[in-house]
Amino acid sequence: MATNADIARMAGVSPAIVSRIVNNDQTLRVSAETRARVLKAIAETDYSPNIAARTLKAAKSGIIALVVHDLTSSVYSEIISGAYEAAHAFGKTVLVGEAAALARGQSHLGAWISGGGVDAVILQGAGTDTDVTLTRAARAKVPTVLLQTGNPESSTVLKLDDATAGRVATQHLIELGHSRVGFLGVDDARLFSQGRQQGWESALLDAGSTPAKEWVAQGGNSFPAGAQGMAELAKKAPEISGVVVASIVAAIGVLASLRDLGKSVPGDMSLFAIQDIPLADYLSPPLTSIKMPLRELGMKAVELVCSDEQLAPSLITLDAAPEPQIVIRSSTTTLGRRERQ
Amino acid sequence: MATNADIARMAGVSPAIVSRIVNNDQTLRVSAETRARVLKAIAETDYSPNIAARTLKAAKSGIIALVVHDLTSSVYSEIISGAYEAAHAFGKTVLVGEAAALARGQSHLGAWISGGGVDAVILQGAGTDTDVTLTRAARAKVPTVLLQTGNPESSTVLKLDDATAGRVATQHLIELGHSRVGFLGVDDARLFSQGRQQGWESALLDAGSTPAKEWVAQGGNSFPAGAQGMAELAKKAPEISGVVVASIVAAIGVLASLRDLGKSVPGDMSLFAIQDIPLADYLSPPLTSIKMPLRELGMKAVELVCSDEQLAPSLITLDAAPEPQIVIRSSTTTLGRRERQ
DNA sequence: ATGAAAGCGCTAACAC
DNA sequence: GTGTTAGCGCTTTCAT
Repeated sequence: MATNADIARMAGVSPAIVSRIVNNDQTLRVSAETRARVLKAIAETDYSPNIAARTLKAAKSGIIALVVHDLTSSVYSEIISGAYEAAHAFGKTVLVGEAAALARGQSHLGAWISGGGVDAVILQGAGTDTDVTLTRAARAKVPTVLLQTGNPESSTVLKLDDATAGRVATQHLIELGHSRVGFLGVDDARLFSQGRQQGWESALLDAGSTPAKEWVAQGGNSFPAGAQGMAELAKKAPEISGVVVASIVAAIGVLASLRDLGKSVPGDMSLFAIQDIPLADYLSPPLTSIKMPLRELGMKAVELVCSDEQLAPSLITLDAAPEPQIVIRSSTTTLGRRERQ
Repeated sequence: MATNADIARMAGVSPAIVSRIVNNDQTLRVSAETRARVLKAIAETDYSPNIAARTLKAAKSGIIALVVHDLTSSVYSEIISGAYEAAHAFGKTVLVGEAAALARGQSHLGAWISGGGVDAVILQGAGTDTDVTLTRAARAKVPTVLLQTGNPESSTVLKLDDATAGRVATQHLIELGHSRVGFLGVDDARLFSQGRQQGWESALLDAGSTPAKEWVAQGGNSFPAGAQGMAELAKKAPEISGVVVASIVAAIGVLASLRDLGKSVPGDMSLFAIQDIPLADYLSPPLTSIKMPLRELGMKAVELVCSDEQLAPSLITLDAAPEPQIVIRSSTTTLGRRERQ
């Protein structure tokens, strides 16, 4: 690999000139020929500056680590895509790493974070101990933001307006005539699920309905967990005619579960999923859902870690702009007169 | 951030000692007290070596870039997971980057690759021009492997045993009594789809059936593309009673398409998807599919780029071990007597 | 058993 | 217009 010094030698100039040409230094005054000679040498050798040397010198790598638990979920891809876009505007790059690898102490990624190899860390929270470990490690070194779930006492946590989403979803079912609406959450440790549950609760209260304790069950963030949660809910709350599911991944399991129980959707049960993904359109039936501003979440996270302000432990809720948007498909319907009374 | 020199000063030793202790240099002979003093200073300051300096010195970063086009697809997560595992064994870390960002020339990720910031590149091919650009750029600098699709004349391409998968899938349908089996591919540029199509063809020929040209359509690697491809296929080949779909993502679109056409699966059409993902179990009906060794693909790719041997342009097919494994769910069934003649 | 010194490749401040 | 120099933090060879 050619180095700066190589180019300098080839072009018969000093390394400083090369560096300043490569970096487009506007204050540099060189003769056109000199510049041409340097450019020619660069082209000939396919030179590009050594990034490690640059990082060492600048004490900045230009890398933002986005650490996720589960690359599988299509939910994250939107967050990631938003993060990419914002990072590009800041002249930085997002690299995605796996939480499990990081948590294993020996991981190289960990060394990268603590060794100044990344300028910031965005961590997709999962409500596990791993989060805590990672956050503690990362926070000490670089600006760190947790997404959607985490402890705002100790970290900067960025979340969506989950309460609004839960409320809007529930209201939609209420407007369709459902007064007994269940809620299937993700897990007590998940901040976002709690917010959505609060929204569900307030919507029911506002409508004059009393949310019963039995109308709530906690699943997980996976297909089987959703299926199991729904089975539980159907058993302990047979009276509900609609359900708001806090995770679209779980909702797919719910669909299968209801099919197994011999209940038709939306005939016997209206199903409303929070988060919208392209797949929702292709399920049977296609799922009514609410579109959350995930891209914006990813963008905002990058903006936060790139801002010069100190990141204090806090809970930041993303403005609901664009407003959470309901996508009505076929998994929700009006409650027939027969059942209404 | 504490540096090596800081620790040395604190412990009253030279930087060399610190370095050798940090790196567990077995040949180092120091008194127990000295070592203890150093360790204490390290603990107190939470010191960890600057990764950029280390990379600069060693001319190795320990990073393998895995560049994907579409993080959404659950297919890749298995590949990624396999890559992580293998990388760990080599003492390296995998970081996932987005192809689009790389292709934009200005991308920082590109600078990282050309600037020696990554030791190797694994690129998930998509059969697009972007592949070519990226491969050309990366190949010149670091060991590079393309996954599943690419030009073996110019790159090292690693693929699955697609022909076997296509054959086995088709044979399964044939054994169920289907003699007229269609094939829905991804796209002519995709190597893996071609392989699967060859397998389909050979299975039909072996069974004494003649694969008609009309039995083949090309969709894409997305839900809508799969739906459209199926619609096309149903129109031009109404006689087929089963179809092998080269992409499970497309197969989800196929399911929706058949529903729209009023055809029941598997009653009117048996559907076999290549690639198995957890979601397949939760679709309606659950999809019969074939499990490909994706983890192994990711692992093998890492092994290739980490091996010292020069990577020559070539096409490497992953041994079908573990054998592609059929997962029979509900989207395939025997061809009823009525239709059989 | 420990230290001194050089150099990885780059850039910024200052000199000519 | 262009060159010199120093130093980012680390490792490694050679001295002592």
